Amino acid sequence: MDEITEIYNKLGGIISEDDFRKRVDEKVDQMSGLCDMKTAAMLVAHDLGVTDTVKDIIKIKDITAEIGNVSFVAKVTSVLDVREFNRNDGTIGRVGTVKVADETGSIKLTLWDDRADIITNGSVDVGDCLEITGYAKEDSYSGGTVINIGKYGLMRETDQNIEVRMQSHKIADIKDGMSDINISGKLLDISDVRNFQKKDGNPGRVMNILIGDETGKIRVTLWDEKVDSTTSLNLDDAVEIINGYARTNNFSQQVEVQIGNHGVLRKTEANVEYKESFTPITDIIPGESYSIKGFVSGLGELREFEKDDGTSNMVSNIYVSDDTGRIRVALWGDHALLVDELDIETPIEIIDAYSKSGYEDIELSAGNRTRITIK
DNA sequence: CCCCCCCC
Repeated sequence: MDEITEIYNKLGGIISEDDFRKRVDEKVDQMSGLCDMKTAAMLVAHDLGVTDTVKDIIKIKDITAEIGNVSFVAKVTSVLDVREFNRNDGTIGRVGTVKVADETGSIKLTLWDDRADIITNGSVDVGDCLEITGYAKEDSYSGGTVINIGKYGLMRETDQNIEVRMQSHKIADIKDGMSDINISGKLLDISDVRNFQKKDGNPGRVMNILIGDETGKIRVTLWDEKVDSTTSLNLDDAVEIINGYARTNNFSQQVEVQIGNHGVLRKTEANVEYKESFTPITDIIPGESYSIKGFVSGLGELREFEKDDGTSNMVSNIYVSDDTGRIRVALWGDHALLVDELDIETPIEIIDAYSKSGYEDIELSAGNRTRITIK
């Protein structure tokens, strides 16, 4: 049985095979020979509303630049922005990139001109499963294979769910500049939402979460509507991040994961381990973030003061001791009120406090990123 | 693209 009959057989007899073959020939003509019979047959099947002819036609790992026209089914793993460029003939071209994957691997799709509209109008999203027909060619940039989706390409949503083998990262391996970051971790902290004005004058929203896995913890920044994905989450939930990107924070010089337009944060069933690691007090040096575990060994007064910007704030000082030493801890903002609940000898854990050379000696600052638990 | 780590 030839390939065309094979595709015809999937149509369930909605038209005759002769009619089908006639339409296939027409399709080849329409495309001025830009697609072969098999691709034309699949396109005709698509036109007839039968979309599963492309199922299993090829797996991503088998796609090479020599193959030319390909049809396959894959899941969107990342959506990158659209760029404009000037063609030699003076017209403006557009090019967008979408990454997709199946259970065998992942590949980049290059969408040309009108085909890039699905990116700009937001109709393609991470997690969408698509039937894709395009033209495989060598990616001159990376040396890998890329699928060009031009005038005759197809990208159609399908109900099939594709299992994807996605690369998952460990927190300790996240480096500045990385993209397509997927991590699972435990939700350790959730900040307030901050409103701000963007450079273009529009209002923006931003917030942070902290997640940890068995290799470490990392601050995550959520932008604009991604802020809303935290509303259904609770501390200690196992969460996953899909398609984040990493940037060094100018202030802290720490690498953070950003979740922008095309990133996802959601609950996961994955098993995640996180264990806080505590530093012996004697090992603390200035300029780092630390967690300590010990007991209260001194209590100061609660004070209110006015900051340089005129707003008022509270601070109290306590001392914490462990087997190795004793340190002063300044409790800022709401943490300051804790001083009234504490007694000498109260067991205490202070997570993520910042060390600096203080008034007397090295001290810790417990600010809005610090968590304090009393046993 | 945002915000921090401020007191005596």
